[in-house]
Amino acid sequence: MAAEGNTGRVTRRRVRTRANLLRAAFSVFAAKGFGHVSIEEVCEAAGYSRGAFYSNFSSLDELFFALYRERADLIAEQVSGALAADGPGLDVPAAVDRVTDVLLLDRDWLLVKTDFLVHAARDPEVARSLLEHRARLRRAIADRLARARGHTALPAVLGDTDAAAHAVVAAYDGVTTQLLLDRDVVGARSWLKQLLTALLTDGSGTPGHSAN
Amino acid sequence: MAAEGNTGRVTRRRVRTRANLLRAAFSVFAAKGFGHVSIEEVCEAAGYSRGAFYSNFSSLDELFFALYRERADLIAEQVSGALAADGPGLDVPAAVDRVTDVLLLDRDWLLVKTDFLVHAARDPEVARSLLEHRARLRRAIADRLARARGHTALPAVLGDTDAAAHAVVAAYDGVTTQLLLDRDVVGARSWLKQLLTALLTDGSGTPGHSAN
DNA sequence: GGCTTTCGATACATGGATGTATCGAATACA
DNA sequence: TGTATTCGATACATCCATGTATCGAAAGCC
Repeated sequence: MAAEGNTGRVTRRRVRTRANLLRAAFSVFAAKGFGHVSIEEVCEAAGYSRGAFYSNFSSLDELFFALYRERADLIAEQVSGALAADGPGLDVPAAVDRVTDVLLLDRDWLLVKTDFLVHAARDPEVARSLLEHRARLRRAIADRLARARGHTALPAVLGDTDAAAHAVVAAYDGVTTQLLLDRDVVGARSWLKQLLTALLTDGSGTPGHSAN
Repeated sequence: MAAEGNTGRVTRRRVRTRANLLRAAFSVFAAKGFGHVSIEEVCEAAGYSRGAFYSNFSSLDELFFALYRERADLIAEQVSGALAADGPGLDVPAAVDRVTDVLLLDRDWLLVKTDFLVHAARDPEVARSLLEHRARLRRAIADRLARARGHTALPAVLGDTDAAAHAVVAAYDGVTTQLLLDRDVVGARSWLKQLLTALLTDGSGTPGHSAN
């Protein structure tokens, strides 16, 4: 039998192999895409045999889910950190800078994340879980924006802070899509900054952007 | 041998089967996702044997690409139509309405499109082709916006019309992502309209949006 | 350090998908 | 309508991935 249920002894070795499998799987998934990856490939990349895999997971799906969850939580923490970095009065442009840097850091993560999206889009159960995750993120953003309202000139051509948070996420997703294709990280960063600034302040965004 | 090369007789039957295969493949891909689909599944769905497949395509990838191209071109036409619908003076909100309706019409298409994105993200060749397609779309939008500038109050907290077109696409991509998860088409439509309006006019967007 | 439990490697059985080669039937062209 | 050609169905060989069952070795516990 494979995953969770068991309360018996938890070996040190076990957690190491599990971590190794997850790490290796991340690379393989990023490179070839979930759905084009066999269990054996993951095992080979991690330096284990299939026995190790089946001892830790019961299917590729399960591993994929665990993998996503782990990394997503990690990113979420970083974003929260970036949002909380300055005092109660939010400096919008600065926060935008910090968050943007975190979010577009790792192309491999974007690939895996998108794979997961595609997966979730076809499985309501998974979709539900992903939606909750996104909702939590949006709430964090909305809270931050709400606390800043009045302090900074928050204009919002949009309605409330909730809608603004929604817009932030949409902008992020949109920029991600483009970045996946053109691989221009610095372009994507500046472009996302510009977009967010345009959405979250009324006045003047930074000027240029060209290219692809 | 399979695809293109040949200049000999082009049978009527051939184009029919090819079309049938493509149509069936679309459903199967939408339902299970490229990468979780076997050639045989496609054939079965279309009511052909594998012989027919190999006579028309040389690989699943090739079929997938053909499929995407066909549908994407079709959508592009519709969008162009929606953009061109009123006279030289562009009525932004009306155009936004029409385009929005076209773009978020078919969930299956969004699924396949996203699959293709994920595929392109890992294959520079395919990415190139997709980028060109997107660039053409953006150009069409930018042109339309440019012709309207001055006519309507086009504000653009963003820079030029190019940047605005970029923003439109990003908004579309972002909303698509959310729609894939929550399956709320009417919500997505109104939300996209609101976003685009916010981006393309300075003043007042429509109010509400809540939910997930 | 002995003893027990857990982990992971090896071997096996099986199913499914791929690609090719062959052949009959449908279709174009005269 | 007859004939040459193309199309697509069938059959075959092969490969690869999966999942399970078994067993030796590495931890944990005393």
